[in-house]
Amino acid sequence: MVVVRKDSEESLNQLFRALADGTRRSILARSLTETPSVSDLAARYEMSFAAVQKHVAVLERAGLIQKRANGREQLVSTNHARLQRAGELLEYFESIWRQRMAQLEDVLLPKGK
Amino acid sequence: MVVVRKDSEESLNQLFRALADGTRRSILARSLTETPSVSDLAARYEMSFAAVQKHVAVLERAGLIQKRANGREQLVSTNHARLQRAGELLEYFESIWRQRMAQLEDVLLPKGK
DNA sequence: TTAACGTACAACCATATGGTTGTAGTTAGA
DNA sequence: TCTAACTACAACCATATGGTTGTACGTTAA
Repeated sequence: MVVVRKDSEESLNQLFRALADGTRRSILARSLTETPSVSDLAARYEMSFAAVQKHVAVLERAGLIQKRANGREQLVSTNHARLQRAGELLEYFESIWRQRMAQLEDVLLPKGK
Repeated sequence: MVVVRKDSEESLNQLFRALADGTRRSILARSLTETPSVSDLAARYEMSFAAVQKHVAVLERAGLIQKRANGREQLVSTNHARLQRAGELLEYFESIWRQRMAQLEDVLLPKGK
């Protein structure tokens, strides 16, 4: 049986919406292999510091990343558990799909061997 | 090696944004197990027919569902391959995460056995 | 101590999103 | 044939989103 932990609709909305932007997916990918500061990140994109800061905030609200202060810097790292949540929902959808396909086979193929 | 097929940024944006709405996730789930008409779907939600029609259009543009005409009805069914795409990207992220964890182990644990 | 750095946040703008109502075109059925 | 059902789409509205610039404040280093 597939277990899908409960999550508020709003929380799932935020999760998928956070992933629906190329800059944010890029920030997320970077924070997966490094622990950059917000200005490290900002230096990599052709937009203002404030814009990158907002993207980081969206990822943080969605629970995909955390920040931790290090002097005047804020270091960004990913929250893998949260990332898995999106994956789990999609796996759940896929399991439903497979069930349906299995049922169709029952209908379309002769019973028994 | 994890294979992530190329997809335009915009296409991925549409895919995740389409999933970032509870009504649309519900429509998608329903279309996974049935092949409802647009008005079948509309009857299930507390919003206008036009609003549901718009949600269906968003899912269709994202490639997550298709419609096929049946007389005056439009029957909605899911495109599983497209749904898998979102899952693959998340799996890719997860593989990067696992690589990083493996590298950390190399650093934190003594070499050799 | 002072200047530069890193961050936070407000105010603003253009456009996108999610909803509505209304109009019109097809198809099915009495 | 005429009417009801199903769909499409335009016009409109409020709010959210993604960007900007400007200001303020704590921290670091010279």
